[in-house]
Amino acid sequence: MQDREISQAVIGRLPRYYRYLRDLKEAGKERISSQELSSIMKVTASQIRQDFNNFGGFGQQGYGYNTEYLYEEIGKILGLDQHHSMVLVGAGNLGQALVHYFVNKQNGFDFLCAFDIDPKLFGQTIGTVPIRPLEELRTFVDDNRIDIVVLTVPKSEAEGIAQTLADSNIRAIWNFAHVDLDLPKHIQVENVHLQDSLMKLSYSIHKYEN
Amino acid sequence: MQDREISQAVIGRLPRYYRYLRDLKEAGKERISSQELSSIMKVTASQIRQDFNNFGGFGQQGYGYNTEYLYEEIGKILGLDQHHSMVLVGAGNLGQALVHYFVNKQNGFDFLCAFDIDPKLFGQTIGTVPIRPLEELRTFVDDNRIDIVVLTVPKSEAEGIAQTLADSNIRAIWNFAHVDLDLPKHIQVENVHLQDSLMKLSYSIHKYEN
DNA sequence: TAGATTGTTAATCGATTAACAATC
DNA sequence: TAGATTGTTAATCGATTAACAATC
Repeated sequence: MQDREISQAVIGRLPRYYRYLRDLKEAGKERISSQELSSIMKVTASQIRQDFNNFGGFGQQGYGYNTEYLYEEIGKILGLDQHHSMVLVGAGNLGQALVHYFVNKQNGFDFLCAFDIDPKLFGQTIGTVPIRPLEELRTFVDDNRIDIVVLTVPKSEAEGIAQTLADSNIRAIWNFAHVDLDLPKHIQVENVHLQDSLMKLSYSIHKYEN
Repeated sequence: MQDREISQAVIGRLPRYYRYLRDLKEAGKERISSQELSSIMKVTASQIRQDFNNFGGFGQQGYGYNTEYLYEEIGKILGLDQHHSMVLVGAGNLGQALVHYFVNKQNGFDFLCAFDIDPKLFGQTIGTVPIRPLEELRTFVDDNRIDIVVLTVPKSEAEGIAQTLADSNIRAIWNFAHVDLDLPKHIQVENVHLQDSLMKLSYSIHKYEN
């Protein structure tokens, strides 16, 4: 349990740090100062030091930060040293793409099964991941200690599936359906609203026209 | 050209307003107060009024906001009354899923063509959208006045394609590749970093464990 | 030791919330 | 007119940036 809640602004920047640190580490860079990272990432050195200090000191005065150590520590903060078992709900185009995207990546995120309502898909696989009837979702989730449910179903079905899972032991839903899910606080929800993203893009194109 | 820049925080909330207003409109709700919208959307009424007032007054004292009018106006702010021509670059699983997702939706976002480096895909289609060789991308973009390039290629190829397009007349890149693209200011970039999103989810699962 | 650079406090900036006068 | 609710100003809160003492 942390002393104080870390702000979403900080959390949102961690994956980007993680990505740059991996590149630097792989490029053989052993240490880096907040100043140098600042000029590479186009953020202030002050922000970098503040961000890292939310989690305790990772650096050393006069030296900077050890690239590999910092990379590993941020990975731990993000929980990337843990294994996560996932299922897909909604084996349409987007769902199948996500499974392919994360399968065989050895990153600790493993799809165990996919679920759909379409009987034509039952028994088929996405890569090596089998597709089963949606009715079996809840039993499967309970029996296999699933951590994350990836939800790629139409808007109209999303809320019902969320309710089915509301009192299960899953820990999070990665929600691609275009609705705000209402779930108990112990189930985390991370939304990926592609339509919203495209609308923001549209805004940025047209913002000087009004 | 607007008087002052609207903050990203405000822009980021517009698509969500838009979605709720559409639902309210379709449910036959003719008018709504900031107070009522506040309780539905779980944001403060004050924020709602401040947000809308960035763009001028859409409401009326003592009455509230006309649902349909407000919906239309937010749509215009987001540029959703305009037509956007798009191409896909990278016809893998994710790219194909995106085309299917937005095709036949009559929302003003139209895919005209897809491009890939894999010769096996040339001549095939995604729905009705043809796949062509990547070499033809630049010519096609110039000849067809493309607004938005949707980039679903591996990290390693993304930067090269961005450079190819840097001095073209496209207006934006919707970037699904896991890199920060470096492009001239007149080309807007909207990133969808799925890995980052999943990492944030992972953090939220584990945040009480340290 | 001297130079470099963090960790951390203080100052600034911007975004959110509260309050209320204007007005439909 | 009286009640309701916006538009807008003021107050608060939080996040970012600047500054610098601590220390490697």
